[in-house]
Amino acid sequence: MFNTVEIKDVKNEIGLLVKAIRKQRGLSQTQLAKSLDVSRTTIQNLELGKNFTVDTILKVLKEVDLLEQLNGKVVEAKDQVLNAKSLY
Amino acid sequence: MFNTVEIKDVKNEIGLLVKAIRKQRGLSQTQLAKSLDVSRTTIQNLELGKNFTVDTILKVLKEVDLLEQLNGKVVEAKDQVLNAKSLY
DNA sequence: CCATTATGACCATTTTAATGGTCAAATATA
DNA sequence: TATATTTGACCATTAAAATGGTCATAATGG
Repeated sequence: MFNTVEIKDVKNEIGLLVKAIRKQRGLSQTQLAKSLDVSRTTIQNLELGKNFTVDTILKVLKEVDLLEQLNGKVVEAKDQVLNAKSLY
Repeated sequence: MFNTVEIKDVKNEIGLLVKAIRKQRGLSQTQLAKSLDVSRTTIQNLELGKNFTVDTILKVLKEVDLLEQLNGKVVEAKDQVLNAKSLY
């Protein structure tokens, strides 16, 4: 009934997203890892849904020009919370 | 000219967002940490823009019922990439 | 104002992500 | 098909995140 998304699921989806982006750009894990200055193991674990640091995913997003967009979403969400407070 | 957002900046904004959400809910760092089963130091570092793991931020998002929403965005982005590929 | 609570800043220790390497299987390519 | 490349799965080591604690200062409430 309830579609309960678990943390594990989200990590898996993030991994699939990164893999899709990488494939779209015709890069191997090794090539992506090199351009991000991380090890291939780090990319591999990220893509396979293991735990990883925010630095790693943000490096990926910066590489594919999605960092500004994410930042915008975060700031937007933050402002929404701060504005909601002032309504009471 | 170019508003170059750096990784450090995004981590800072994520920290401010978490802090804003926590304040909105009237929780102390200690209370939030306890309900997420992490240490206060972890929450503190997250809010202050240090590096942290995806597990930590996802725990926060799950706690405030934003996990499904994020998952939707990720899946959406992934599908967009996968669909774009088939257009060529 | 005083007392209480919350937070930032450390620190030592433990846990775990990141690294760099190998290897076998899968996949792409010639 | 044979060959080269890629990827998943390990593993030992290193780097760093998480933990649990203290302390001083800031913020909050009575």
